[in-house]
Amino acid sequence: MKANLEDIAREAGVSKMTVSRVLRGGQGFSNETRTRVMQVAEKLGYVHNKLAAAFGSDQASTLVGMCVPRLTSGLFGHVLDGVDRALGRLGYQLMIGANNHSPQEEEDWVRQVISWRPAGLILSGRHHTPATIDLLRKAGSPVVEIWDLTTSPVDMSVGFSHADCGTEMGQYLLRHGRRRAGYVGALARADVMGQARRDGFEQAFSRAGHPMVDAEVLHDAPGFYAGYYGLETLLSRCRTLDVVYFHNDEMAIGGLAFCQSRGIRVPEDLGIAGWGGMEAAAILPRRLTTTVVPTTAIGKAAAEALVARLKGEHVQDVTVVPTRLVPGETG
Amino acid sequence: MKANLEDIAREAGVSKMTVSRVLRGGQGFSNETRTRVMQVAEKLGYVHNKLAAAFGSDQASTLVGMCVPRLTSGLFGHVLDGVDRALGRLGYQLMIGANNHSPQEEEDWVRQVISWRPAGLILSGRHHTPATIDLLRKAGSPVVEIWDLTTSPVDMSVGFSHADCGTEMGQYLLRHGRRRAGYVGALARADVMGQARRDGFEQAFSRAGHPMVDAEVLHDAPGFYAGYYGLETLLSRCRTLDVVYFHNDEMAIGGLAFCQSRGIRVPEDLGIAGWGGMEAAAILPRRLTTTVVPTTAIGKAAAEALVARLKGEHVQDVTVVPTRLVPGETG
DNA sequence: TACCCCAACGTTACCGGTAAACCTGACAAA
DNA sequence: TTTGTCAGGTTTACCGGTAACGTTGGGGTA
Repeated sequence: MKANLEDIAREAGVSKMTVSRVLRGGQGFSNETRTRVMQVAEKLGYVHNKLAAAFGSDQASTLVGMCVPRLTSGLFGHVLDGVDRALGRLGYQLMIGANNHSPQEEEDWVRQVISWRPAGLILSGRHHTPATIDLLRKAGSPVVEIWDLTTSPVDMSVGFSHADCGTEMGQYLLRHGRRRAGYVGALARADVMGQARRDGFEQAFSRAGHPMVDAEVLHDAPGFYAGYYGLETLLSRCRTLDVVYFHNDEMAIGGLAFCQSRGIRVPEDLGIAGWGGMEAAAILPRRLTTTVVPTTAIGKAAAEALVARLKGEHVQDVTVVPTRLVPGETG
Repeated sequence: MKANLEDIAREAGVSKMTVSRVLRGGQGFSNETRTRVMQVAEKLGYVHNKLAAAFGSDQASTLVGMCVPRLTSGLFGHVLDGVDRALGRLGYQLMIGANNHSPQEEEDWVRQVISWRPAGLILSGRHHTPATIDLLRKAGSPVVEIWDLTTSPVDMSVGFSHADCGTEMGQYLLRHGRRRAGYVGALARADVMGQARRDGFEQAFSRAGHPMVDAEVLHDAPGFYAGYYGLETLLSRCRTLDVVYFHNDEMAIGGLAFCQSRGIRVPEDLGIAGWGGMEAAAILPRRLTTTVVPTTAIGKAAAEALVARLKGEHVQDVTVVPTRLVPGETG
């Protein structure tokens, strides 16, 4: 049914090896031979078998594994897109997985993916189980950790510092006269990166002599609803806040919606700040004060670092992709 | 460096085949042998080689390919999530790609993925190039077409009818007194499914004797900005519309934002209807009238259909996953 | 006692590519 | 004429699993 190199070789009157060389665009055959082989391959509907190729020689795998925290995250959709575009152009295939912010699930995923002997791996975050790190080192293939920058990566790292995002936003809001800050987040234990932003934010206020007043962290997906009800809860406990920092833009927009429904004026009565740079945040009633993350650029940079390493080029271990605080009309 | 079955076999004093059987949890060995083999495997840090396994026997591949229109789409993020959860639990790996609404790009992707001899494929939409269909048939592996229902699938189909979505929304708006309808879309040529919704919508109004007045289709990503400016353009051409149907919720929210900025009252002056069921749409200032698509359920159903087929169970060719028109406060 | 059967293994062939080494004839230079 | 070189091939071995089948020894049964 399915043709293989040998079928083509027989039909074209050459050896298997010659067919292999022709189809991979190598050298060592005449033009005449090439056209004949190509025609036969076309005629028989030959489809290259990467399984056999990758298995037979350990150089040829074009598989790249990538693990993100959640596939439903709008931000990671863009990162995936950046990676896919950069890799796809070069003939690599992307194998994906989600770890739901759990290092243990990440380890399970890595174990699965390693068994396909991928050319490289892209992981999100810098917290991995010891077993994961052991697997990665033994596998020997290049690894890029993205999103959360680390100065001592397993191999390579592309991203930014979440703590700095929080600090920068805290300092910005302090400069604009905010003194009584609150925080609304979600998935406290799970999302270490959101926690890092919160820590950076708190630190900025503490150092300025205005420690953060209160925080509300829901055990829920960090979406619009969580932002809406999180702010409701927070304000019911503490009416004197003058600014609230949200885990991300979706939640901040939920918070904005809550303010609107209760007649709380933004930014006069309450400042609102998000994080992430959702497209929606830029056009909604009031432009949201937030930190824009260059998601696609991170994906692209990660893919390019991986490919460069695969080609044996020198790659710097740590690539910083800067975020940008965008002052809006809400804080 | 890396241990293989033979290394384990030597160390444990058994044959390669026995090790293989033990590690796959089969039969034909004593308990004593099993513990010994397991210990040695653990000690040597053995990692199963799926490449070799899938290559050696054509039964064993646990690779599933999935192609979506755009990785940045919020809706498809949820579909991916549904697929990944259902497949991951069963030990399958997901290989993804994006076709940017282009059958040609889809064909290129299928060609790449087929060369990995995947256990199955999940494609989005029902429009494929003849070469794609040919490849799929030759490959012989199960194929699920999702999102856009077809009555004559290549193999299996899971989804709903986009035309019906449009028709249903048209009829709903007609029942609520709307007579002069407009449409704002994006990526006209590329997105055949959006076009189907528009066609269904137009037909509903035509049949009722109130043909659609005007439409604006931007050659841009179907996001907030496109909705905002698309509505601006449409209304500048035609001030007497009493309802506008948008390509999707993101665009509808952009349209809402435009109305708010110009003091156009919704729904009194103008009705707004979207499609898709973004979480944001449900909580924003006014709850958006839209069609909610059960994204995760579609992903789950597709994965389950695929797995059932792989297990040789009988699977119905076409699975309808119903959408739900949600009346909001905007139309 | 002879025979069969079965658990618990071992042997062999094979999947479809690729790397590496080898071959061959034509032509040029010594 | 001999030798070297090179284009244009061919041959062989091998990757690491798995399927299919062969083997062996001990116990039950006729």
